[in-house]
Amino acid sequence: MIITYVNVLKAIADGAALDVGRTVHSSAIMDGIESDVFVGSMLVHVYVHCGSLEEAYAIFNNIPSPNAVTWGTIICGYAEHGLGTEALLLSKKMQENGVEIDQGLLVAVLKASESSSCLTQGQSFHALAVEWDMQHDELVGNALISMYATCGNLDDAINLFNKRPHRSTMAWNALISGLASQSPDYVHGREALTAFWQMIQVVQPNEITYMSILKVCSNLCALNQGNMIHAHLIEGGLRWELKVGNALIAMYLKCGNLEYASCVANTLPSWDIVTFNTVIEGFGRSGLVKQALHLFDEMLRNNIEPNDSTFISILSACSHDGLVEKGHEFFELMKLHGIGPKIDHYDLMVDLIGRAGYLNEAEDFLETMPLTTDFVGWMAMLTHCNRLVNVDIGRRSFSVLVKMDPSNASSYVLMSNLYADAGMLEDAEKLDNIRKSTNGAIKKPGKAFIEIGNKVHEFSVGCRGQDLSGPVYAKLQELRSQLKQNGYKPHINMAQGRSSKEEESMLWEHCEKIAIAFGLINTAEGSTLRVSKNLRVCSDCHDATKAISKVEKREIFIVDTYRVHHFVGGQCSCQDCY
DNA sequence: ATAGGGTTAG
Repeated sequence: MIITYVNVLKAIADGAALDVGRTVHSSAIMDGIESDVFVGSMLVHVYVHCGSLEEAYAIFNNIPSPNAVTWGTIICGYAEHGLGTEALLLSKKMQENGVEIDQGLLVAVLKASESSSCLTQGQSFHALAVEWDMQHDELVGNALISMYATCGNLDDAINLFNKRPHRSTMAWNALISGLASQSPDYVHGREALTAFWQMIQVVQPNEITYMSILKVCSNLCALNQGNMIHAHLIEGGLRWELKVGNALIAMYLKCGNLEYASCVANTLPSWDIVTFNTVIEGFGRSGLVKQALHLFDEMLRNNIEPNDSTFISILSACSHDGLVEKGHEFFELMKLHGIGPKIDHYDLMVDLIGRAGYLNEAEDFLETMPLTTDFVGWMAMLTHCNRLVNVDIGRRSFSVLVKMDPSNASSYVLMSNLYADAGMLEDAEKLDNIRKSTNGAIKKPGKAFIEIGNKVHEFSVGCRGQDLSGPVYAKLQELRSQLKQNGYKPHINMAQGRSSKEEESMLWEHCEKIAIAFGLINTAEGSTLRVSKNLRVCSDCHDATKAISKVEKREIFIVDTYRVHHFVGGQCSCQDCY
C-alpha cells in the first residue's frame, strides 16, 4: 500500500495537481499512514511542488522520524519559494537533530544559503560537504558553484568550476545562472556572457542555459547579444519550449524592442500564465497601458486564472498611467479571484495613489492597511512627497524609514533633497551631516551599461578611470554647453554646502550621462542607443537625455528598474512620470 | 521505494 501511495503521489506532484493531492492526502489519513516517512515525504513534496508551503510544513511536522529526503524536500521547498531565512532555520534545526547527511541534503542546505544570500552559512555547509567527502559529487559541486556565484563570491565559484574534471552542461548552468542572478545589481552579467560564449564551444547548452543568459541580456539591455543568442538558439535546432520563448519575449521587451517581442509572441503555439504576465508587465513598463489592460481581459477569456504576479504587473501598469480608479478596481478584483494582496501589492497601491498626487490618501492607505508596512511602501511615500515638495508628510515618512533601516542612505538623500527643494537649506545640510556621520549609511552605487557592437561596457558614477578616455570627457563638455543653449537646466541641489558650479559638475559625472557620451562617440550617427541602469534614472539625467535626443538626433532608450524610457526628439515616452 | 537545475513580478 505504501508503494502505491508513493507512486500515485509522485504522479500528482509531477502534474502539480493540488486538489487531487489533497484527496489522496485525506485517504492516507484514513488509512493511517500519513505520517509514514515515505508517504509523508511524498506528501511534503506534493504540497511544495504545488506551492502550498503551509500544508507542506504541517505534514513535515507530523512525521515522527523524518529522514534526509524529508528534510531535503522541505528545505528545498522553502529555498525555492524565496523563503531563504526559513530554509536556513530549518537547515540548522536539521543539524541539531543529527540527521544523516547525504548528497541531496547538502544540495538543499546550500540552496537555503543561496536563497538567503548568506555566504557564511554557505561556507559552513561547504565545510560540511568536505567533512562527509561529498564535495566532488556532481550535484553538490553544482550547488556549491551556484551558491558562491549568487552570494557574489565570484572567485570561489570560478575556482570550483575550473577544478571540475568534467564540466557538464549543468555545471556551466550553475555558473552562468549564478552570475546572472546577481540582479538587480547584475554586477556579473558581463562575466556570464563571456562564460556563455565559452560554454557553447565545448558543450551543448539547454533551455536553462538560454533562460539564464537571456535574463542577463534583459538586465543589461544588451539587444545585440540577445539577438545573437536568439539566432544561435534557432541554428542549434534545440526544440525550445514556451519557457525559452517567454525569456525571449521578456528580453526584447526589456530592450524596448516591442516589434521583436511581438514576433516571438506570435510564433508561440499557446500562451501560458507566464507569457501573459511577462507581456502585461512589459507593456506597462513601456507605457502601453491600454494594451496591457486589454491583455488582462484576453487572459481571462482564455480561461487562464491570474495569479499574484499578474496583479503585480497590472497594478504597476495602472501606476505608470496614473489610473487610480482602475488600480483600486484591480485591487478589489484580486480578492474576488481568491488572491490575498501581499505587501508588494499594497506597496504598489501606495505608489499608484501617491503618483497621482493624492498624498494624504496614500498615507491613510499605508496606516490602515492590514499588513505590517515595509520599507518599500514608505519609500514610495517619501518619493512622491519629494516630487510634490510636501515637507509635512515627507518628514513623517522619513522618521518611519529611519527607524526601519537606519543604515539605508536613500531615505536620507530623498529627505535632504526634499528640504532643499522646499528652500530649507539648513535642514538639508543638517541631515546630510547626520547621514555622513552615521556609520554604514551607504548609497548603493549607480551603474550604467551600454552595448556597443557586441561588447557591453560598464560605467559607475564619477568613473574617470580607464574606461573614460579623453574623447568621452570632451563629449561630455561639449554636451554640457550645447544642452544649456537648448533649454536644459541642471537640477542643482544647493545643500551640502557646495557651489552651484561644483554641483553642476557632479551631475555630469552621473553614469547614465557617461554611458550616453561613450555611446554617442562610438556609434554611427543617427543610430539608436540603449542604456541600462541598476537604479532609477535621476531627474537631471532624464531631462538631459531628452535634450540630447533632440540635439544629437538620436533615439535613446534608458531602461531602469522602474520602466523603459524611450527618448525621441526631446521627449520621453514616460511623459516625465518617473 | 521517496527529492534534487529554471521562466514573469518585487
